[in-house]
Amino acid sequence: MGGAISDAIYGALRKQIITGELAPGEKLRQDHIAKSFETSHVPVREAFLRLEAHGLAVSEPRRGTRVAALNPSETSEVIEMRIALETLALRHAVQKCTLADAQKADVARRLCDESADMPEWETRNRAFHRMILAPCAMPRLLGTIDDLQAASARYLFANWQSKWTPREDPDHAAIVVAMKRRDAETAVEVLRRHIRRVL
Amino acid sequence: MGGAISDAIYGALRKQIITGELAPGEKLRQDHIAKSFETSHVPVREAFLRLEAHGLAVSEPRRGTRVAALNPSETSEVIEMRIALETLALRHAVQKCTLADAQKADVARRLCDESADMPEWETRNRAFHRMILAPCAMPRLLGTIDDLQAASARYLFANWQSKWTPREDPDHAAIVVAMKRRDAETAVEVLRRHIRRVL
DNA sequence: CTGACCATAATTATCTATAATAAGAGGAAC
DNA sequence: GTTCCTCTTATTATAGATAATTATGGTCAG
Repeated sequence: MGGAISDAIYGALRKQIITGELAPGEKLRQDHIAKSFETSHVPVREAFLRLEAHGLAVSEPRRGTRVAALNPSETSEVIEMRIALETLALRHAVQKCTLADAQKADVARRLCDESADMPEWETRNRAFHRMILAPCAMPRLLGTIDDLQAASARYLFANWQSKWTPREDPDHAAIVVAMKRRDAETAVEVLRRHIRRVL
Repeated sequence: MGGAISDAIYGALRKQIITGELAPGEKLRQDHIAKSFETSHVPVREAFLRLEAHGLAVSEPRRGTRVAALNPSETSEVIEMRIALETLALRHAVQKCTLADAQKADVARRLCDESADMPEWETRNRAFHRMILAPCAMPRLLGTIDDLQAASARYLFANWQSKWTPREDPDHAAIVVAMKRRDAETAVEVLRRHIRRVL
C-alpha cells in the first residue's frame, strides 16, 4: 500500500527507532513529524501503523503512538523466536543453496567483518544473516525473521554500541563453510549458539 | 492506533477473508468498502494496512490492495512456521502452567469437540490452541502464532469445509493430559503431529 | 476534593491531484 | 474488407492535503 511519502517516513522512523535515536517509550506525535517531513498527518499515520505492525511501536486508541519498549523479557522472547525460525530457514536454505548463493554469503561475511563502526556493522550483519537464509525462498518466514532481527538490532544499539570493536566473526565463517559443504546440522548448531551469544 | 471504525472494518474484513467470503486475489476497493460501512476512505486504508501487516492482504502502490493469495507453497511455509513456534510456546507453557490453566484448556477442548458446524469448530479450535499456549506469557510469540493460525484457517475453509464432520479430537485430549502431567516432550510431539495432520 | 472548562492531539470527513486502466478511434498490414 | 495493433482520451481509484470533529488530560474555580 503505502505511497512514496508514507514509505519514506516509515523507513526514516524505523531507522531512528533501531538506532535508538528515538528512545523506547518516546511519544510519536503525528503533527510534529508531519511538519518535519513537510507533509500532512495522513501518511504519518500510515507509517505509524506499519511501525506498530512490525513491532517497533505501540499505540493506544486516542492516546497516540509511542516507540515500543525494550524490556528484558521481550529480549529473550525475540532470541528464542529467532533461534526457532532462523534454524528452520537455514535448514531449508542449506538444502537449496547453490554455489553462487554460498559465494554471495561469503562476500557479505567479509563485508561485515570489515565494518568500521557499529552502525555499519549492524547493517552488514543483518545483510549477512539475510543472505544465508534467503535461499530457503520462504517469503513469509523471511519477513518474520526480518522483524525479529530489527528488534535484536535495537537491543544491540542500546547495550553494546559503546563497547563495539571491529573484529572478524568466526561463527559467520563457520556457517559459510558448512553451507558450502551442505552440512545443515553443523550450520544450524553454529547459528543457534551464535544467536544466543550475540545478544 | 486504529480507532473504533477502523477496528470494526478490520475485524469484518479479516473474518470475511478467513472464511473465504472474500476470495484470494479479490480486489479490495477502498471507496466501495467505505460506502458499505458509511464512512470515509481513511479508516478503510488503515484497515487495509493492518490486513497487509497480518498477511491477509497484499498491495502494490497506486494499484490497490487485494486479498492475499493462497498457494500451496505458502501453505507448507505456514505449517513449518507453526510447528517451530507453537512447539516453542508449548514447551514454555507446560513449564509455567498451573492446574487452573490446564483445566481451562480442557474446557476449551470439550467446547471444540462439541462444535456443530465448521465455522463454529474453526473458532473454537483456534481458541483451544490459543489456550494451551497462553501460559507461556510471551506476547510477541503468541501474536505471530495468531497470524499463522489465521492463515491456516483460510486453508481449512478453502479445502475442508465441505468434508467437515463433527468428531472428538484425540490429539487435543492427549495434549491436555500431557499438560496436566507437565510432560512437555509428549505434549510437543503430539502437537507437532497434530499440526501436520490437520492441514 | 470535585466538577466544569480549556487546550492539545487523535480521528474522521471532505476535497483535490495524480496515476492507472479501460475503451474507442484511427491506421496499417494481411 | 477485415482484423489487429497503437495511440489517445475518458473514467475510475488511490494518495495526499486541508478542514472539522471528538476525545482526553490538565487546570482552575467553587
